[in-house]
Amino acid sequence: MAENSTINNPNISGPSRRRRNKPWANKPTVKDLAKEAGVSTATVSRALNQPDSVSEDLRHRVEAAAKKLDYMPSAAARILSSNKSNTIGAVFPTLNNAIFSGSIEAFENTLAENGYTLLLTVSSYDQKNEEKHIRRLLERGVDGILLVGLNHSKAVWEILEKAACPYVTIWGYRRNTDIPYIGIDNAKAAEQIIDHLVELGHKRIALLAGIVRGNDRAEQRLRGFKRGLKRHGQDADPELILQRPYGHEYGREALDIFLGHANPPTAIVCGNDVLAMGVLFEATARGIAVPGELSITGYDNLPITEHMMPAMTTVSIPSEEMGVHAAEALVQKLKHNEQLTSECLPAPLIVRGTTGPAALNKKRSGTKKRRNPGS
Amino acid sequence: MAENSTINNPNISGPSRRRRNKPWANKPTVKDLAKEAGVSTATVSRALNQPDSVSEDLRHRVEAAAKKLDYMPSAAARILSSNKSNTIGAVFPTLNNAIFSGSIEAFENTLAENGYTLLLTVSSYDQKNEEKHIRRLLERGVDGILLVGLNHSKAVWEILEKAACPYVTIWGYRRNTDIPYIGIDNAKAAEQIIDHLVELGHKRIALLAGIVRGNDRAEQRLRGFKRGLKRHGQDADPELILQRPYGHEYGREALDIFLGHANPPTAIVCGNDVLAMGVLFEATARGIAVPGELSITGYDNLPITEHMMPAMTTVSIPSEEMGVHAAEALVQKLKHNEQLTSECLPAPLIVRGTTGPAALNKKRSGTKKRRNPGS
DNA sequence: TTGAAAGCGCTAACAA
DNA sequence: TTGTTAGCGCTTTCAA
Repeated sequence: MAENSTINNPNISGPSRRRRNKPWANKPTVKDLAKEAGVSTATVSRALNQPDSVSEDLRHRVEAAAKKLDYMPSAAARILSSNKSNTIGAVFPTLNNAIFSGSIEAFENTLAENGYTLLLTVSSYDQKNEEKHIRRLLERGVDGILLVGLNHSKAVWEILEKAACPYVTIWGYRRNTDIPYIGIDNAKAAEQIIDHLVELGHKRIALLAGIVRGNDRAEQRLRGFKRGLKRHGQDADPELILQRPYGHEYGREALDIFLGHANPPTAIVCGNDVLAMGVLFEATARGIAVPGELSITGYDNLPITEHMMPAMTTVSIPSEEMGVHAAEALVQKLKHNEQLTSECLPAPLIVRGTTGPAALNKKRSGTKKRRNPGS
Repeated sequence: MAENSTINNPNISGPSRRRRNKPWANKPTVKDLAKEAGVSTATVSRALNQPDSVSEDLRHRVEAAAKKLDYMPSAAARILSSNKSNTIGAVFPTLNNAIFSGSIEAFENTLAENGYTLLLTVSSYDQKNEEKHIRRLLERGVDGILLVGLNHSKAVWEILEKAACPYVTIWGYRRNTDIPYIGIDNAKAAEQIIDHLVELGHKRIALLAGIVRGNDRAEQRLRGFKRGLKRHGQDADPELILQRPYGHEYGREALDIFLGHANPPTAIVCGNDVLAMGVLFEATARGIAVPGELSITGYDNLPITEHMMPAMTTVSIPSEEMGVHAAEALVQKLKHNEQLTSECLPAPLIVRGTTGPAALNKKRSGTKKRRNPGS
C-alpha cells in the first residue's frame, strides 16, 4: 500500500509520489463521495447504480454527498471496469438526406428512453470510412451498432463478428439472410409504382435511378423498376434508364435527356423524391403538363412532396418506425439477450397528382408552352 | 505486489483470485502485445501513439504484434489514464432541418482530419434535454463541445464553466459577449431583406417568423425584420406578424390568414425557406402571381429554393463554413491552447424570382385564377 | 446490507 | 531509447 511517507511534511520540494495529470482539476470521485458520506466506495457505487440494494439512509447520504460535491461520474472508468458502455453506435451514409433524420431522431429517442446513448457517425457513402467508424465505435466500447442497409464491406462483417458486438441494420431488406434487418422491400415498392403506371396505360416508362454503386437501396429500387417492367412485358429501353446522384439538378438534366430521344417517355419513375422534384421543376419550366403529358413518380414521401403542384405520387417510407424498432430490438437483445429478428415494414405507394393516364404519344416540340395542370 | 500464490496449482477449484468479468472475451491488451513483441507495455503504448519516439525495429515488432493479435485499443482505458478523449461533443437542436446537416458533416470531417471524433446528440429544441446531453458528453470526457446558438439555459453555462471544457457556438451572433461564436448576423440579413423589398416599393410587408421561444436564430431574424421596417418608417402592423413552426403547411396557412385581412400585404417575409415555400405553394394554388401580385422571401437558401418556380429570393447561410471554422477553432484551442475567437460570417441576400416590384394594392378576390408568373 | 480491495487497459512519471 | 510501475475512477467479488 504505497503509504504516503511524506504526508504533512512541508519540507519536501514536491509531492510524495509522482503526481498524475491534472491534479488541479480536482473533480470529486467515488472516493470523495465515500468519505463525505462516511461509507465505502462500493456502497457509493451501489447507491448510485442500484439504489434498491442499499438502505434508505445510506442512499440518502450518498445522494446528498453527490449533490453537495457536484459529483459527475466518469464514463470511461465505468466502461473500463464494467465492460459495458450503455452506448449504441450508428453509422449513417449521410445526414444531408432528409429521409435519414427521422430514423435517427426516432432511434435516439427510443434509446434514451431505455438509458442508452447514441454515438452517431457519418460514412459519406464510403466503405473505408464506414470501416474506420465502426472500429472507432468498437474501441469506444459500444454495446451495439446500427448500420444502414445490408450492403457492407467484408471487412465490416469481419470486424463485427470478431468483436461479437450485436448489430441491426435498417432500410435494407433481403430474403434468406442471417443479418438482422428492420427494413422495407424497396424492390417491391418500386414494382408497385410500375404497376400503377402500367395500369394508367403507360407504355414508355423511363427510369431515373440514384447511383446504384455502394447503395443497396438505390440498387433495389432500380431492380424493382426493371422487374416490374419485365413483368408487364415492357423490357426497359436502355435509352430510358439513367443513374444520377440525388440532386434536383440531375432530375432536370434527366428530363432534358429523355426528351431528346426520338420516342420520349410518357412517364418517368425516379429513384427518390429529390430527383422527381427536379424532373417536375423542369417539366413545369418547359410547360409540359403533369400529369397530362407526363407522369412522374418519386420515392420517400418527403414532407414537401405533398405540397408540390401537382402533389407528388411517391412511396411512403416508415423511417421513424424503423428507427424505433431498431432501437427496441437492440435494447431487447442487450437487456434480455433476446434474439435479433428481422422485419419488413410496409412502404405504401401514395398516389397523388403527378401520375395520370398516359398521354397520346405525340412528339412534343420541347419549346415553352404552358397549360394548367390537369386541364 | 499481490503475487499470485496459487499459480500453477491445478488443485484449487477456481482461479487463483477473483476473476473479473468477461475473462472469456480474451481481447488482446497492451500486455499481450508487449509479451508478443518482447517489450514493455510502455513501449507498446509509445510505439502506437508516438511512433517517432521509438526505434524503428521496435516499432515494427509492435506493429506486427498488433496486426497478428488483431489488437484494438480500449478508448475507455486511454481516456481514463490520459484524461483526454480526442472526442468533441455537439448538441444540435434537430436533424430534421436540412440547414444543420451541412454544418454537422463539415464539422465532423474537419474534426476527423485532425484526429478527433464527433459525439453528436440532438436536443429537440428542449433546454432540459440539452442540459442532460451536455452532462453526458462531459461524463464521457469530451475535450470540447459545440453548441448551436448563444441562447442556452443558465445551468448549461454553469456546467460548462465548472467542467472547464472548451466550447464554441455556431449559428449565433451577439455583440459584446465572451461566448465564442462562429455565426452569422441573422438580424442584419433580415434587415437586408426588408431593404430589398422597400426598394421594390413594398409598403405592406407581412412577417412570418419561426417560433421565437428557445430559438435565438428565429428571434434575431424577427427582430431584424422589425428593425428594418422601423428604419423605413413602416412600423410593423401586428396583424401582419405571425409565428409558426417550420413547416410547409404553416406557410400555406399563413398566406390564408394574411389574405383574410382587409388590407393584405404585397410581400411576405418568412423566417425560413420552408415557410416561404409553403406560402409560395399556396399562392400558386390560389393563382396569385408571384412576384407579380405578391413577393415572398425565404431564409437559408436550401438547395431546392433555386429550382422553385419562380426561384426563391432568400438568404444564403454559410453552414459548411461554420462547421469547418468551429472545428478548426476547437482543434486549435485543444492542440495549441489558442484563444477561442468569435467570427461573424457573411450571409448574403440572394435575389431571385419571388421578389418584384410592389403590386398596386388592389384587393384580390381570393378565388382561383392563374397567371403566368411574371407576365 | 456493507466494506475491503482487486483489477479493467492504458498512459506517463521516473529510472535506467 | 526503453522498462518499471503507479495510478486514472469505477465496478464487482468476496468476506463480514
